[in-house]
Amino acid sequence: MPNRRARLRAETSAEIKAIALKLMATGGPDAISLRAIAREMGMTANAIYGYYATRDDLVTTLINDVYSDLVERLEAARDALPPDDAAGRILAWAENFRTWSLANPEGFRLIYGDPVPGYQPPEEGVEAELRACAALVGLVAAAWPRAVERQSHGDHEWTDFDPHVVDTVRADHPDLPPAAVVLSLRVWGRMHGLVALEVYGHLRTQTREPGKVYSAEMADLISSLGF
Amino acid sequence: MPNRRARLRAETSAEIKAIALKLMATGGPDAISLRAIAREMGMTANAIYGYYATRDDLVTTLINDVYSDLVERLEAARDALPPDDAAGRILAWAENFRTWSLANPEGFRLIYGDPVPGYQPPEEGVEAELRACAALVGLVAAAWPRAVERQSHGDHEWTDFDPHVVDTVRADHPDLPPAAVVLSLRVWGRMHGLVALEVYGHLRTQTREPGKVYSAEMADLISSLGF
DNA sequence: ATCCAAACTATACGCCGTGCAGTAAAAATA
DNA sequence: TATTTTTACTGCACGGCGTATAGTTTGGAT
Repeated sequence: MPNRRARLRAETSAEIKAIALKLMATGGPDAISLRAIAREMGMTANAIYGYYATRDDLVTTLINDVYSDLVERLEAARDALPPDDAAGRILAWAENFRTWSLANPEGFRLIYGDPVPGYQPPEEGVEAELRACAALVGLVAAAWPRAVERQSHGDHEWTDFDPHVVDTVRADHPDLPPAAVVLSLRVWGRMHGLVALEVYGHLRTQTREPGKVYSAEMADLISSLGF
Repeated sequence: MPNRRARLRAETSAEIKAIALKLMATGGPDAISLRAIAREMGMTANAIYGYYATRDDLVTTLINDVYSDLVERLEAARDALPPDDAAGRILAWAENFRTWSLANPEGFRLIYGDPVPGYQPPEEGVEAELRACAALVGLVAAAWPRAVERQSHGDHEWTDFDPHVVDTVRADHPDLPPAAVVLSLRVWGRMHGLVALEVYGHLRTQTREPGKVYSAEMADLISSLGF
């Protein structure tokens, strides 16, 4: 009856992740140590090696979990608005991205920063990130009919992108030109920039109202898309 | 003759920094360890405590050094163009920011990321960062006559900013409205976003031409300033 | 020549990831 | 049911880390 075994295994694995996330929430990504997790579980650090081959493996799993949490929230915020409200959906995505990041700064650092000393991200990207990018392309695609007139049509080619990305995009949006994918990456970068600076405390010494700066930036983004 | 003492002291201090930077260049910010530095110098780790009270103090010094290096390069790139070429100066700043960041990814992570496990940045900002921001305000100020028409004049007040920033700005640009300072922060964020994503490898799984994406974004930035 | 302070070493404590050997219990097999 | 295999886990060890405390050497001043 391997079911019982498998169940216990899954439970232990989940407990490891849960404790790791709890440690991260209080002490930042650096607090994720196999020894601390084991201590909290009443186990030896080596026991964790039965579930994750290395600490980096555990961190990679955590990144995927946290990233998925973020993406689900953003998708929910998007879906709370009607599909034809392209501008509103982008704004909702943007504002929720910032709100989540400030509420979970440790998660942000885990996902977008150096999660843990010496951590090497996996060669293939994080799955949740691909999901987020695909969603972002969807948002831009909905706005593309208007944005197309405002954006420069530089020399962007499909060969500029990862083949996997190209397949995904063309499956969902057959008529979308490569310039739209470039635009969605730019939108991503635009949201990321100010939020990253804020999370890492670089705006703190400049402005007392980082939220107003971000809102202004996003308003400008929306208007640059033709809304 | 305390001069000799002081000279030796300064030399040792400089050697510590130099070795720390060398270690960082090869192994990333995580490789900056007192023990490794001491090993390289043929000393004990504790000897370093005579020069820097804690490891974080050393890291703070390194951040300032590296940041200054970056700012000097950016200012040089700016000054290579005539003052009336506001758009060109912003573009030069932007492109050199990306070039430097990609050439010194470890430096970028030191400045803008989590430099070292458990590092707490000093309460007062890093001096070089204030310099960079002041320079950015200067660039935006030069473009402001044109940009003013394109930018929304939201409800930005001088009280939204750190008093020190307000003083600096008003000293250099007496007639500049607060909206221009907000704009310069937004410009900073816009440059930071894509570069941070690229340095941390998040664009790698999406596009093969991150430089083209960045250039397109910067072209759009310039045009949004009215050029 | 003597004294002092600065520079440095030695030792130790508690953290970390992880490799290797051993053990107890659960499951599979006979 | 008795035996064997697999799984989960412990114990110990190694080398890494920051850093606190105490002791030692040494250059400069008196």
